[in-house]
Amino acid sequence: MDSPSPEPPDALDTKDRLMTAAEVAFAAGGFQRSSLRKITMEAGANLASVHYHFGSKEKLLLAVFSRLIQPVNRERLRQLDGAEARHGPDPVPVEELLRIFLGPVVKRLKGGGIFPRLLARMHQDPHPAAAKIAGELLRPIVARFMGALGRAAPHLSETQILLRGGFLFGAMAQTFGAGSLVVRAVAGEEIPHDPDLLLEELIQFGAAGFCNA
Amino acid sequence: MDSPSPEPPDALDTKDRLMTAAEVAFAAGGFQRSSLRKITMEAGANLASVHYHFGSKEKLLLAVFSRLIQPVNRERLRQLDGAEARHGPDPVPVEELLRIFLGPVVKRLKGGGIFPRLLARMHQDPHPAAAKIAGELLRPIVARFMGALGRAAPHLSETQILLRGGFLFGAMAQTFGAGSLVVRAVAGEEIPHDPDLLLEELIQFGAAGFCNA
DNA sequence: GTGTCGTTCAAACGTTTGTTTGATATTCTA
DNA sequence: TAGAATATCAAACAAACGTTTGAACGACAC
Repeated sequence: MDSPSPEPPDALDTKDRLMTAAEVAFAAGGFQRSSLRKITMEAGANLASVHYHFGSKEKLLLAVFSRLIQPVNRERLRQLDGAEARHGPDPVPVEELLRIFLGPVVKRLKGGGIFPRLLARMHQDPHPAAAKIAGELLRPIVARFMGALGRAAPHLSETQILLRGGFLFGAMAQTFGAGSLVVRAVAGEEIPHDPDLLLEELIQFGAAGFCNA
Repeated sequence: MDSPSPEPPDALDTKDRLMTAAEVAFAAGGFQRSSLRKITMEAGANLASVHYHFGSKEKLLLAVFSRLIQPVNRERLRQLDGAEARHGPDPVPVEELLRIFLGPVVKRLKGGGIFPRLLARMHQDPHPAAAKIAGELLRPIVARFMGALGRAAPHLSETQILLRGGFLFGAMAQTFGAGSLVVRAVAGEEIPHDPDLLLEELIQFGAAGFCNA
């Protein structure tokens, strides 16, 4: 009876379908506009199943976002550790820091992945539950990168580091988010976004903006 | 005697109080999270007064945002006209374009103004009503500046212009918005933001990022 | 005074929301 | 086979929402 999974198989299935449907809904419409009725219907599950498996709508968001952001953050930390070891006492260059921070997210844009959009939504969602969850799960990694950015650009003041770091987050969130509302209003439909090109553009833009005197 | 206002004085007062209260609420919590009950209570008005004066919650948002964005856009256009006349056949430099675009907004940050925050919320609000209103009122001005940016940086492709323009909007929205959720999570409380310093930082960051090869 | 227009008001409307409840299947244990 | 644990289900819950209604109030014209 040493089953590989300690839980009944059906439970995992429903739970997993709920999380996937919730991911799609939250990424598309944010927390508040995604009703549990819509999510459970999309998942082919009963309305009450969310509370049975997760306890509340808020805990569902936590589970969904946590499942997706944690592999990304592990990847970021592993690469940052490697880069810092490689550079020894010298700071890791800004461009490399941006590539490490953004790469694991852009990678998940390929194949139509919607996690980057969910991540952007979490940054800007007006609902306090989303803000709290995003803040808690992103604080450590952001703090780590902010420190590294400060060492990479020692000519900048503490305030400048924080401001420009904020600019970077904004550019990222705008890019992964709802498709740039305003830019799309000008460009007509969607702007073309080959993930690799987008990553390079974002890195070049961010590094040039961040580093200048 | 002939009163300067053709409407009864009390009506304007209530209508105005409603718009002010709505501005505060929408800027703080977005469209959907700002209930008419909260707004009317804050304005000291009856719940039904919104529908009497505006017709619907959506039209209230339109009135509020329109009243605030239109003077900003007029100021932008006037300055852009002046700059283009001054430069003759030469393109207006990117840095100057950014100053013209951002200046009128940053100016309204002084004295605790909350319009910049409302503007940022409109950019990222997941509610389609907000997206529609923001898109319509911003499309002409954004199109005009995008064109000028393209002429100022002829070495960039059309796609690059659109992408980097999106980065700029993102950085702006993040800065004026909810106070940079993530950055604040690192920096503790609020980051210091003298409007003038903020404007200069944003211009320098944006110009350097936008122009690089 | 009479009547009209613009405004305010309390109350209710119908809908949607997250959440809770028992009853009913299903599965594994003893 | 009995029984406990797990999971799903339809149904209802209370609260909050935008919106509508119809009566009341005030001011001004005639």
